[in-house]
Amino acid sequence: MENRLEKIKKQLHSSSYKLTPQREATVRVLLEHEEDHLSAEDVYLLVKEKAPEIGLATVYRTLELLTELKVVDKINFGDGVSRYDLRKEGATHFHHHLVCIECGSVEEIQEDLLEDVEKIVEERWHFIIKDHRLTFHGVCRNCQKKQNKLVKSEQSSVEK
Amino acid sequence: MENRLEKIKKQLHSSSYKLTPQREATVRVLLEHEEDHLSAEDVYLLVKEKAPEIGLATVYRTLELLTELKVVDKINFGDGVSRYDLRKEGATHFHHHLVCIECGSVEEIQEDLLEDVEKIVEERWHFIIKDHRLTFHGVCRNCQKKQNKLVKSEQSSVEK
DNA sequence: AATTATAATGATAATGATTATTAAATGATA
DNA sequence: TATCATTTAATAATCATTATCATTATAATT
Repeated sequence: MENRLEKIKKQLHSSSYKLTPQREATVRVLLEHEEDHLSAEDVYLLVKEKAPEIGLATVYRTLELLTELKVVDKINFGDGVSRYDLRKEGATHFHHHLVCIECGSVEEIQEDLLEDVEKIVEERWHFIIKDHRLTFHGVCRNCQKKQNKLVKSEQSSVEK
Repeated sequence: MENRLEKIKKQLHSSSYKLTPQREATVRVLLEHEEDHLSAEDVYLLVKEKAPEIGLATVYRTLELLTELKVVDKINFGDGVSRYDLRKEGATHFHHHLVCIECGSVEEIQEDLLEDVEKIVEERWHFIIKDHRLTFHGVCRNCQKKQNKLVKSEQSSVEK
């Protein structure tokens, strides 16, 4: 944790930015919520718990800065808010997402899975890939279970 | 063209919606700009050329309706606007995009390419995939050429 | 054809996320 | 310490999108 913070600090310095207290607080929140997909507002509220004096605009600026430095990735699931995800250590590529259309939950896939596809795209479309975004929309495991139960109870009520 | 309009009309009817003149004008614009990735505003301006009385809200409503019916796909390239793409005839899946980080151009990939990946995801993550979004960010063919030229001219100016 | 119910529209206000502005605070540097 | 650049907080401004609501078009029914 501290380790990763240090690395981010160095990244900032190497682009002549400082790790101010506000920026540090923001990064800490991101580190503590790696699995979540926080919006700027979410981050703001969480940072405020520890550093109540911080302003919303600062959070936006910090997230923008971190995006620029590729410390975080900015994603959009189509719900009108941008969300910010820390890049995993050493990850060269953005991870993928499974968004459930029933309950809205978001799961992450760290595996690349796209190596072959990217090779094809680069060759056939003569496009040099620097990054990608892959999101699957569908039904998560939990909601599948729920639906099964529902179907069964409907059947039994028809049987009456 | 008329053919596809007819099909869309039927799709609307089968969900008990009508193809009003405003909706028809909007669909026509989408059909005439299949390769582009129009924002709601873009569509609005283009529709206005033919049907000047149309309101912006109607365009938004129509695009929302068409999205619901899966006639169009709503996409977001992270520039703060939603864009709307007609689904190709018979396409069950959304097509992919190549977004150039230099010039902003957007190219389309109609091929699926994800069959294998989806199989893996469904099996390993127990997730039922209904749709996906795949965007590659990188450098398009044109911009690669430009960069090559730039590098060469820089070399020659160094040589002086 | 007239009447009523419903759906759709246009104009515009409201909302909500994000960005810009500006004055004050901080920090580094000479 | 004085000076200069960077960063910040507060808040105003912007911009895309959605909600509201009065009006109009369409369809169904008499």
